[in-house]
Amino acid sequence: MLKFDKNDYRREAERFKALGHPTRLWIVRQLADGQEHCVCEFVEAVGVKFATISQHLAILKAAGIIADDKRGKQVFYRLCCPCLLSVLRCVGQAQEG
Amino acid sequence: MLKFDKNDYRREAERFKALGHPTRLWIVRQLADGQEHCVCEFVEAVGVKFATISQHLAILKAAGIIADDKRGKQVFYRLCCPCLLSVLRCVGQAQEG
DNA sequence: TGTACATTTCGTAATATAACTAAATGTCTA
DNA sequence: TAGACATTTAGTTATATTACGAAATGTACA
Repeated sequence: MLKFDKNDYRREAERFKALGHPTRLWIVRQLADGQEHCVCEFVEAVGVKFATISQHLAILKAAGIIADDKRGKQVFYRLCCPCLLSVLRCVGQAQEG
Repeated sequence: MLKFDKNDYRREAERFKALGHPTRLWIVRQLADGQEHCVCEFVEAVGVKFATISQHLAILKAAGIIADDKRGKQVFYRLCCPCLLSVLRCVGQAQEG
């Protein structure tokens, strides 16, 4: 077994960590319809403060999972990695071990 | 857009969170060869204390990602969800957005 | 039975995360 | 240009995570 080098796994672990929060996972699933969605939609559906949603979106963006597009006063987010859909399906179905 | 209900996403988010640590992600990748591996192998390769590895393994097990099998004095772990392999591949390849 | 070994559990201290309020930024429109 | 609006950033506090050493558990074998 090869030696573990933390740096080789940091970035990838960051992606999983970003998905490892109920609110963020829900956001990603909402975006999985392929459409763009506005920050305000998330705020309303989740029921937390604007700042909190904004912070979650920033984490997903930093992880390279979503991308944003400013149009007028609003900001729209979309999924950037299409293969994430099958990931969500798999992890969602995983059985107890 | 439907209202968010945290409970619907808790369990699944827990799985992602379990993968969201460099050491745990590395462990899962080691198990991705389909073989069982002993706790002591991980301890040696990662270079942290036994208690720390044991804790990481417990988190992965609680998330339903790995399962264990005690044989004699040793404990062996294996992956329990084969579809995880494609998940790892996808998230590993995800591009910056 | 006693001791060594592999692993887990417990208690603790340092660090990271989550959600909030308040303040800052950027964009449209009067 | 001033004000309203959508969002982000900063600062703060409570809670969670991480890694550790020490103690506990369970198994094998002398």
